Amino acid sequence: MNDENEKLADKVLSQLKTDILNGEFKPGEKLVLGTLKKRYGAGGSPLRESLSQLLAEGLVTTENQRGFRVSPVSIDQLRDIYEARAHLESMIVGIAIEKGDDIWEAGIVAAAHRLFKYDNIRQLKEISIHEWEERHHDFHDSLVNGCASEILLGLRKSLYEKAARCRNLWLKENISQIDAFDANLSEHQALMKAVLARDKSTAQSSIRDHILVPVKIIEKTFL
Amino acid sequence: MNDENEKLADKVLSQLKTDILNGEFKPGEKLVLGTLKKRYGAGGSPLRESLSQLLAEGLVTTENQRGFRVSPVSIDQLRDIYEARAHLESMIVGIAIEKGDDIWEAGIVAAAHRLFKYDNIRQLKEISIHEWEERHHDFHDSLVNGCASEILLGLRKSLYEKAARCRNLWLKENISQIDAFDANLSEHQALMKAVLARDKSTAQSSIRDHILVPVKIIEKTFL
DNA sequence: TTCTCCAATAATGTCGATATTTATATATAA
DNA sequence: TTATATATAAATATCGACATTATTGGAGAA
Repeated sequence: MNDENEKLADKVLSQLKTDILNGEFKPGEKLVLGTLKKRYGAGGSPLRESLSQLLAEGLVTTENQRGFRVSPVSIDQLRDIYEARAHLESMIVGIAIEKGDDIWEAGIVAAAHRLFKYDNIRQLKEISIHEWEERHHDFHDSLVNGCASEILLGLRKSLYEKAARCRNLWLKENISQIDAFDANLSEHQALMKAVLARDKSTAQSSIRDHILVPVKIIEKTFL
Repeated sequence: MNDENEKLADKVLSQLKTDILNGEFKPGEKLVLGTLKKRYGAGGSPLRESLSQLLAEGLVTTENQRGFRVSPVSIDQLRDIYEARAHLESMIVGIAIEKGDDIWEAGIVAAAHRLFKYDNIRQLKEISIHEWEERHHDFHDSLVNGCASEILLGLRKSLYEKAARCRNLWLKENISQIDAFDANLSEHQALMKAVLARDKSTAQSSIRDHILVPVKIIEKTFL
């Protein structure tokens, strides 16, 4: 049917999802089927399928026969999402610290090296935010990978995505993100040290604080 | 369109879901669209929607253009699901113990009363397993409700459903469930006591053991 | 046997029919 | 006149039938 081995519905899903995650569609916005058809060049069925999946993931809502809307996010829900993420992530790191093996440790060291290298270069020249984010993301992945649970990592991912959407919505060009950067460098180093030393309680509280930074910024700015 | 104010796809979804959860469709079984059409009296579109949602929930899988199958569950995945559930649930109980208020406590006492009453009656006459399960379920709900996080409760529910499917698959008429019952009565009492006393570590290890009971039984039976 | 090709089966996607909601206009009462 | 209710029209969501495309299984040839 298709050059690449992928359903049309899958392509639509990923596009639609990134569009929602990046805030192209605002929370509460109505997703009119006709409009989406044109935008993604797809018929009703694939669209409906994609929307159903997003529905199950909690990124869109639907009522009766009134079609789909992007899930709204109140400040309370934002707090809930981030709090839940902080709890879950520190729990998973705790499990990783108990179960993690040599290979897990090696992964952390490697990811940290890539991240810190980039952090240092940053101070010299202007660099790609995108590249940094990817390395940052990989670093945090490396910490939790030791938990050896597909299920928990799946839950974590879904919360991460929800949190990312909130962050994009509230922090778009709003905050001087550089400030957050500098704090992060030392935070990340401390975090890695605690994890490798298998110091669970330090690592967990460090994770928790780290994740909740955006919430504090957002609350300071908008309340 | 419809007497009740509900989409056809929603009805199909809930039926299909309970059928999968109850093991009407075995893991790995192919879900042929034509068959499902007849079974649920629905066309392709609503079915496809329902399947997409179940896909996002992880209850079915799909490959390329080969349609849908019920997600298979290996013994390893069963262990993963139950372990994750044990971790998550005891974490949530921990949060509830920290945050829970008077109303939360009252809810626990009430649910416990309903459960224990039924447990006592059980020893006299034969009673409805279904009724007991509902009260049991409500009791555990009451414990976690104090966490005050829709997000965490949502994650918990999705894990509960997955675990329920596993239990139904492996324990169907297999084990003398009565044995499990008797142990449960004292377990539940101890659990309630610890939670109300805000004894976090006792409550958490108690929860953990309680959740992992089926895993132990299953492992003893099948390994 | 092993490979190729063809037919049967089934999944995916497009389209149009139907039903429901939302918007607009009109009428009626205060 | 203003506000509320009703009727009508437009928009749009939902669904099922059909067409298209991919996969599977098997028959026949090398």
